[in-house]
Amino acid sequence: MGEVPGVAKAHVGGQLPLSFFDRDPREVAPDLLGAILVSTAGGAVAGGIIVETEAYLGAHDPGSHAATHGMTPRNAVMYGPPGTVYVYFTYGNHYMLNLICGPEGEAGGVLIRALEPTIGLDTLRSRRAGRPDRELANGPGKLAAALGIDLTHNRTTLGEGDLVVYDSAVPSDPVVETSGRVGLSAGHELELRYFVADSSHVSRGRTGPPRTGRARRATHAREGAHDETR
DNA sequence: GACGTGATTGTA
DNA sequence: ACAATCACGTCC
Repeated sequence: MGEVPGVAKAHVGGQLPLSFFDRDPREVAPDLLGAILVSTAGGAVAGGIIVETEAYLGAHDPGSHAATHGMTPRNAVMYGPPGTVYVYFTYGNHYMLNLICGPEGEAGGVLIRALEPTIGLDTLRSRRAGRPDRELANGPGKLAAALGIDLTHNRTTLGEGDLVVYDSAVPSDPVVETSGRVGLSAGHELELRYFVADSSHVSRGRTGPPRTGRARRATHAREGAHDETR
């Protein structure tokens, strides 16, 4: 469905069954690396290869939205059936895409953190105008923006709405590296982040911010260009 | 390195 | 009702 002329989809295999997600998030998260996430939001096909994920568990995971306080209106979706899409809004700006894992009634999910863009590049580029290709989706907020994901996708099911995850047609056997999860005040010490070791499309390496290496050489050579106030 | 931005949540 | 928090991105 939704063929896109000119787009190489040769690497896309079959759709992952929902049973794929009926496991512990710590198993699903690394297994998703190399799979292909496709969005048809807004009527345009866009997607790429998943290169970075994080696992979130239930009540005993201090970094999870399901931690300690039980079910709330927001996190109730985390207790839903495997393959459910959980999108939430944070920092006043950003949407985060998660895929719910484990049996219904048990909270757990995987945050999709970064993508290597391969499908609908023109769409991805227009949604992330001005950024180089490696920064189209190298972070969870950027990824959601690039794929046109928002709260309308929350509580939908993979394969039934705008979002689908496909297996890779080519046997990709990426070298998986782990690290602590990013951006958490609690639970960041748990090594539940998984990423493709040699990918240049991840949000960061094992330590430290992205090695895009451009912030570093921002010498203030161009002082005179005073700008509109800010 | 510092802010914006607004929903969600626990607390008063 | 209120204030803290936040699974981030951008520009300085």
